[in-house]
Amino acid sequence: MATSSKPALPVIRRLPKYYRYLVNMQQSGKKNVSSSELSKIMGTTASQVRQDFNCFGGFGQQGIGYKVDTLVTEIRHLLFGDGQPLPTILVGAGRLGTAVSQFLMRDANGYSLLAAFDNNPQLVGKTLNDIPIRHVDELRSFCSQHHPQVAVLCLPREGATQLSSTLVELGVKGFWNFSHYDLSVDYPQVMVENVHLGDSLMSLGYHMRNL
Amino acid sequence: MATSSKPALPVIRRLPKYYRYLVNMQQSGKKNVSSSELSKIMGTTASQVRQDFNCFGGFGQQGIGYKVDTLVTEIRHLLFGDGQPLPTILVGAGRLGTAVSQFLMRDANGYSLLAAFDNNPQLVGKTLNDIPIRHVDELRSFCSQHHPQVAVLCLPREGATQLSSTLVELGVKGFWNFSHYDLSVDYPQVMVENVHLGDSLMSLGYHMRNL
DNA sequence: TTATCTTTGACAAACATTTGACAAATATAG
DNA sequence: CTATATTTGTCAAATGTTTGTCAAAGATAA
Repeated sequence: MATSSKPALPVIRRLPKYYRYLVNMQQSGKKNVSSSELSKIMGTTASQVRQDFNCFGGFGQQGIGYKVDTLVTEIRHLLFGDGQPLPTILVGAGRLGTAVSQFLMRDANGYSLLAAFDNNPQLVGKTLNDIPIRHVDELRSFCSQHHPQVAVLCLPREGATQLSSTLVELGVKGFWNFSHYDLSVDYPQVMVENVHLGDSLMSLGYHMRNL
Repeated sequence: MATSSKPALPVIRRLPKYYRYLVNMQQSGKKNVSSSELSKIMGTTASQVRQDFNCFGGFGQQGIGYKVDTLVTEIRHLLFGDGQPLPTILVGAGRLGTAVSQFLMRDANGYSLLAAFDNNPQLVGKTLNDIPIRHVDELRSFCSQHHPQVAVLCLPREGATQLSSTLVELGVKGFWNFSHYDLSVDYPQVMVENVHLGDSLMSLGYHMRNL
């Protein structure tokens, strides 16, 4: 019955994984799921599943388990809010940017890609899955007009630091950063998610060589 | 003085980040660094830095700090072993595969990309930064001959499960998996690093909407 | 040399997370 | 209707991680 203390970070990091599995279940027509069943798929304990769901108010039923639909709805609401997609821009339309934009448009929920920017004249004018690639010089005027809330950074390290300050000034509230460095912004209300492919790869290397 | 109990997972996950910053310092000519200095850059406490380094045997000097060179060498050895790069193949040479292969070759240490595979006839025969793209049918014979240890999976979810079993049989010991599902292999000596861009993006969304 | 400053390594205390246990609630079978 | 099976929500115990503290070691300055 809705214990409602704000959830710990580890819980939040598990939400997307719950969500993925629950959507699968929903698609395959499964109606109910018990904590122990979910725990087996997730590779954790039933206790943890119950405790996690309780952070958001327990929507389970004793004797039955959890309704898959309810869980999906609740977690989706936590992750994507009211369903209004966050207006997003991509900066850097090279190979990585291209792949990421495709991912954003085809596989991700909750974001709408408005435009892409690059400083390479060869790319400017082309399109990326129907999104036009503009020159970075247009960034200021575009943002003033369209107020994107999220910026995806797929550009070399050098440009990124300065650019991020500019974007914060222009109202960007979240960064998905693929540049090879730790972006950190001093403004408290701005969120940064640094994606370090290299770190992930190094971890793999460590584990392969030390086990 | 080498306390040597095997390091906890959180410590290992921090190693790549230490490594990045330390290599930067090395390149800019910095010789020594104290735990408090590092902690500021890393966004943690000096205590944690000291404790982390002590997991591998403390190579610091009281009154001075740590030698940057020593740290880089030690951590590099932990992450990359003796420096022998791990022979690696890429399966799936679409946009994501292209971007990842570029990353592997340009920005990552410790891996050497031997070949790429795809089942799209339009891609087979082309090259990816000098690496030829072969048809997946050639996978078995190629692996029998070249014994890759790591497979990077950049293909749709459907193919990945079955493929991974095949690859394990063929001697692959580590997977860097970009398919949108959790690859888990039942063989205990095989490591899997699942990269979920979606999870990272969902976390960003959660934090943006709940703060 | 001596006093002072910096900094590590070690340990314990504080804090966070995960797990196990069980009462209460619902369903199911007899 | 009663007894038995499940299964949640909650709490406390167990485990894991981070932080603060301090003696000892080396550096630096007088």
